[in-house]
Amino acid sequence: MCLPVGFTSDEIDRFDALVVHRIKVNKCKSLYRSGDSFNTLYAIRSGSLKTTVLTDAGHEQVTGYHILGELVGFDGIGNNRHGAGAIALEDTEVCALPFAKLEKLAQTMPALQHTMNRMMSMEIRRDQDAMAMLGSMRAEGRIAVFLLDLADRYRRRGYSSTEFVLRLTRKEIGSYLGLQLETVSRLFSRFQGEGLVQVEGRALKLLDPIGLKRIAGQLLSLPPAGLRPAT
Amino acid sequence: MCLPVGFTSDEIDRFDALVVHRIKVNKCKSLYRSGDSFNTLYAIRSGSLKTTVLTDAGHEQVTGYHILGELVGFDGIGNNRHGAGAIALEDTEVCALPFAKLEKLAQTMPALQHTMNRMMSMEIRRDQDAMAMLGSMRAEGRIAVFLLDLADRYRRRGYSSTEFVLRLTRKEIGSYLGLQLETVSRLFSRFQGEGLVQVEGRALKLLDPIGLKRIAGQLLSLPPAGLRPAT
DNA sequence: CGCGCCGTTGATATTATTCAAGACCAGTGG
DNA sequence: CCACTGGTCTTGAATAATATCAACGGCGCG
Repeated sequence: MCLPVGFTSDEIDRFDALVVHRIKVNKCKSLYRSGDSFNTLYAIRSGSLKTTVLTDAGHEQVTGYHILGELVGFDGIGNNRHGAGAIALEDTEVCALPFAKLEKLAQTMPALQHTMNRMMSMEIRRDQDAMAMLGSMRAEGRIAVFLLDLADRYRRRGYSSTEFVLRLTRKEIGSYLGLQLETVSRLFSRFQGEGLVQVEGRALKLLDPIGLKRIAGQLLSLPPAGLRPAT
Repeated sequence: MCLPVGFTSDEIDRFDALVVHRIKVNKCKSLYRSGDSFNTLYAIRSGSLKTTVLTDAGHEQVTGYHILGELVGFDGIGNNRHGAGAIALEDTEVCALPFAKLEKLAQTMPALQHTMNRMMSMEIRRDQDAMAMLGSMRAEGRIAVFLLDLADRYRRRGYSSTEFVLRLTRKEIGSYLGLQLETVSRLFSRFQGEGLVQVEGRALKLLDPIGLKRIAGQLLSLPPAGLRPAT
């Protein structure tokens, strides 16, 4: 099942009838490209995807990293054209959810409509948090946030939150975080030297999540403690 | 009217019935705060707002700048709590759109549901573009993109696209663009020196939009021309 | 007036990028 | 089997971009 809980079995049946396609996307292949006409959302059943946009200068910038259980494609609804492209980071399987049918079905299924609204809202929230992160943190903070975010997402999907394999190259991580690949590499090395993580290529162990949280909570310059709201 | 075109007059009437509140928000006052419970969206009728999130470190980061005709509050739907706060940059008037009623009304009005989906999708698109901008451009490019984006939005609302007044301070612009206020100030001065813009405090004239576009189209380092997709 | 906030500009420090070299690995073809 | 290639990753050194620190002028407002 591609949807969260809270539906009756009848509703689930009607929803399942809509999921006509299962699509396999091989590693490095595009599920869709920036500029493609939009008509379906995709739920990731296995594997992982990155989403990328083309900047004005024709440079590919990673804007998202999506794993099992997550939905991609919301950016296309606005003008029936995908703003970002989605590329498989490993052999990946997705469910295709035809959007027109989804909208129609949602009209007779308030819970589905609400779920769609919620999912888009959460995507907005995530993107805004990412913006705040890019705007306020230095390289080490960005890496720390990135690792903790991954850990949390893996945890929620039932995987280990302290030990996982990155599917992104250093270059892609850098693109995602607004850094050069060398900076990413250096910081992984430094974090390892400080005993925060253990890095072996793309295999990662978080040895000191508390320490990472401390780094993630630092800004360019810390305002006086008295002015900080108690969090 | 707070909505785009494409509705019958009957639909518009039903929609209007839902807009019970007109709210005035004085300059520097909050429309809602990060963490507030969510129940309504707001359409800006006059004035302007900034949206801000609190980072882990308790620092206020500007994530959006919204003018007349735009909607704010979508970030709250996901978990019934606002992720960002909205603060008036000048005396501002908004329509309150109770979200529960909006969702209910949308069930009998497919065009409304589609419009809501589109608006959220466009918000996602904007945020992703902003992320790409923060991740791939240097200070001068960010400023150029910021100015061109403003110009475009004012143009679409029927205002001059070459002459407008910023409602944000240098510090807020810096926060929005991931820069320090001094950097913003310096770049405004430099752009003025290069004849790109005319700056007088917050009053701006774009003298050379083409030149700004050229700057906005530059990256940290340009990839070899042969590898760039033709745009 | 005096105060706080805003904006500008200069000097300096810090950070991250850029350039460069080399190691490692997987795939490919002789 | 082995050399060759292209991609990835690491590390060092030099450089450029931006932040930080500091001083000052202007403006609005109580």
